[in-house]
Amino acid sequence: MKLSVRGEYALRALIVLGLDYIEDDSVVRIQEISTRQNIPKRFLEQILNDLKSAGLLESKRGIAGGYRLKRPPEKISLAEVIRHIEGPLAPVSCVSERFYEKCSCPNEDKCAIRSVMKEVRDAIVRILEDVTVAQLCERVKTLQGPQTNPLDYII
Amino acid sequence: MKLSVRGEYALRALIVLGLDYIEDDSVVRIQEISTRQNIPKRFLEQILNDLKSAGLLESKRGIAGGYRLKRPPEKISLAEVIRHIEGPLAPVSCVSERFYEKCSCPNEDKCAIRSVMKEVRDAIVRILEDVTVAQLCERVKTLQGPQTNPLDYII
DNA sequence: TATAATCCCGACTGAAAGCATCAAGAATAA
DNA sequence: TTATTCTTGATGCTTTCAGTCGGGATTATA
Repeated sequence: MKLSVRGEYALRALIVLGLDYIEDDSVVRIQEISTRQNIPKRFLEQILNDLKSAGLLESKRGIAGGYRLKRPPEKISLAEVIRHIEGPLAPVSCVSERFYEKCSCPNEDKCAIRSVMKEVRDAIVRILEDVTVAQLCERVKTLQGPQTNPLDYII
Repeated sequence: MKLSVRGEYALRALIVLGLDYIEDDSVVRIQEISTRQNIPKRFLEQILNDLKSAGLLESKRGIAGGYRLKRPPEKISLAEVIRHIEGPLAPVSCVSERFYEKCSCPNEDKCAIRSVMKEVRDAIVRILEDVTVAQLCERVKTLQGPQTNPLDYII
């Protein structure tokens, strides 16, 4: 598993939306996420749309528009996010559960490399399946302390 | 961490050389590894050369030439191999120990994403640092049973 | 010493992925 | 009606990946 810039941006955006998540229908504008997290706006558009079609976000158009989480942040695991943005978590797709692809070795069940990679996959999944967006937001708060706006991107 | 075809080939080649490893100076030709593992010969050349300059292999030129492990297979971890072929094991290089690169976030120590990725990195490294080429060869033997030539590539 | 087999080295290529940017359209609050 | 926002699809640039190629250096053997 390798996290691309795209995936990192997705997580950063979800942190903003997670911290902002309230039970009513408040939304956050792309523009705001973009400036707060220093993400190219046009690129972020793509990514948020992607997360939306993955069922993670919902949006509202027009002048009071923006994005919000479709589910509470405790119900979104990093595994789910990354799978949608990056594809398989496994180091090789012949050990991936949902992105399985046959590899070139003659007998997968007897492939030694595969057996090691399966262990690696399981270790990765165990962590990412466990950590939710809500927990990620918690980490942000404890790590960054009680600042005015813990998210502001500072260069 | 994502294992490319190149990395997979490297491991497969090392399995051949590991199984073949004897204390005298017997060597295995590229050609043989290529046909036994069904790896494009010209491509394999590159890879073996790469492993050589990484200090993992040594070679002999000329008509009785070939490659062999420079160290006993128990002393070569998969982590070392993959790091040389693929680069960082970590999912993002700002949590990599030997391929560290600063990322774009303002304060790395307080980055929540980073803290999760560090856990992922540690889990990956823990496994790959532990498994050696010798153990990989063992797995081949136990998985594939006592065949005449457990390595032959069969389509 | 000639030769054939082997490793050695760097350049090259075509396809795909990654990181965006852009233009124009659709919805909506004020 | 208008300004602001999301929506969609196309496009462009750069880097990586997988693999090929030509020609050179080395060496066992006859």
